[in-house]
Amino acid sequence: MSNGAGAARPPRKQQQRSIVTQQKLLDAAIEAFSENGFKGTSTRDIAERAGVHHPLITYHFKNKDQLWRAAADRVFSDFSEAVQRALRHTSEHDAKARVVEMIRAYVRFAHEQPALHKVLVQEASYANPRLDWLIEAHLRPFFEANVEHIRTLQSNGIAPAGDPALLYHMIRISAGGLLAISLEMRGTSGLEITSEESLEQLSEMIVRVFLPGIAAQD
Amino acid sequence: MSNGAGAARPPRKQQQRSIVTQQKLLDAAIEAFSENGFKGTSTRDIAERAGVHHPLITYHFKNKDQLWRAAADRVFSDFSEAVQRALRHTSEHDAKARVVEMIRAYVRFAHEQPALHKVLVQEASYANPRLDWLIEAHLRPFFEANVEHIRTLQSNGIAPAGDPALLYHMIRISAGGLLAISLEMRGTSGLEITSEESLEQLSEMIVRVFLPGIAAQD
DNA sequence: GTCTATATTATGATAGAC
DNA sequence: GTCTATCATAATATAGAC
Repeated sequence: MSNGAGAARPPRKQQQRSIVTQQKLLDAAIEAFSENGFKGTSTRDIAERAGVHHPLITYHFKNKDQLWRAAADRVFSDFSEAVQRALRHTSEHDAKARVVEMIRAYVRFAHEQPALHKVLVQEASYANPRLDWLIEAHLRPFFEANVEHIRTLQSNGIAPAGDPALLYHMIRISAGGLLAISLEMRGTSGLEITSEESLEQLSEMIVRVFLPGIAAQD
Repeated sequence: MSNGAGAARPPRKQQQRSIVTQQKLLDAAIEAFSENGFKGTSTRDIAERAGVHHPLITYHFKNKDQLWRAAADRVFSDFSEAVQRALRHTSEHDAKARVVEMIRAYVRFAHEQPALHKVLVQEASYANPRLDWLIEAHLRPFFEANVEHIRTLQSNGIAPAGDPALLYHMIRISAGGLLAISLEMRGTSGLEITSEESLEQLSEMIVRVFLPGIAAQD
């Protein structure tokens, strides 16, 4: 409205720096929490990884718990974005294409951001409020958006029979869970899943194993 | 040799109590480490769960690290025993029966002792000496004892083609990894894997998916 | 074999100067 | 928005009485 002459020059520099600090803290938090879990991570460790002084965590995120939630939110929103990008060119009703693209996107993202599954698995080890929050805010919505497609593939004979929820979790853990323990996998068997080819190989193996009827049609 | 009359009566009572204390500490350690990982677990927490005074941990296990190794050893030796019991009646060269029984034993054990996979997944989140030790002491030997059977099943057309190591890890994580996140699975999808039937259903699903050629022969 | 007491360091969070 | 200084608590580990 009656907003004087020119413009109210905001303290842009400082706002900018604040955002940068928050991003650095979030990146560091994702890394630290995914390695050592909520209880095993100290806010000092996070601050050191981010290269900022630790009282800044309180300033920007109030406390450790809020920082954890903000970190989880960022991982899941990045994931959600990656999935939407991958599904952009598939039809809403083409269950086959959607599930295949979903698997490829999941494998790719699990490689780029293994924190997604590491954090999940750390918090799922015992009942706690963070797990409840993860389920409500991110995991259940994602499950409900996808289980119907699996059900469709089962009735088409593309996916094997059985509880669709079980199949969903098996697919998910074969993709994300595997890449979350890639260090163990490499040490135990020498298997390395890092190159484009090996990621594609994993996606193909998952499709071949969990959607055996896919080659038969179309 | 010249060992006086009768027998040297040992202080049996105290030795016995020592063993009980160690067992209580090991049980508590397995539970705590599987929930919160190595860094996230305090020795005080373990002592409280065991109902003993915390300096006893130093007395019996020297330090937190040795206690962790002792706890991991116990979980893996229990597992090894369960597997041997399950394979007792299968022939050394019957790869099909061995892999099927192995899957069923793995699923059953992962339900009874989810710490096996929880501990693994907690330590595999980043490179650390405990992970190296786990791989050398338990994971690689187990892998090498089993991958050959998978290779055999692949050449028989029972298991799908592809890197046998990849198949091994996929099977293992579909069994153990799934039960390690059973809380998340239940919250997300309502799927409950606790009854005998549901465990058997999971085993069957794994066999059906990863060994599709099993129904064709024999 | 078990206990109390304690040394030392790390942690989450805050107060207040700049 | 950032820093130093600090508080209260919890951690690993040990010393030494019983």
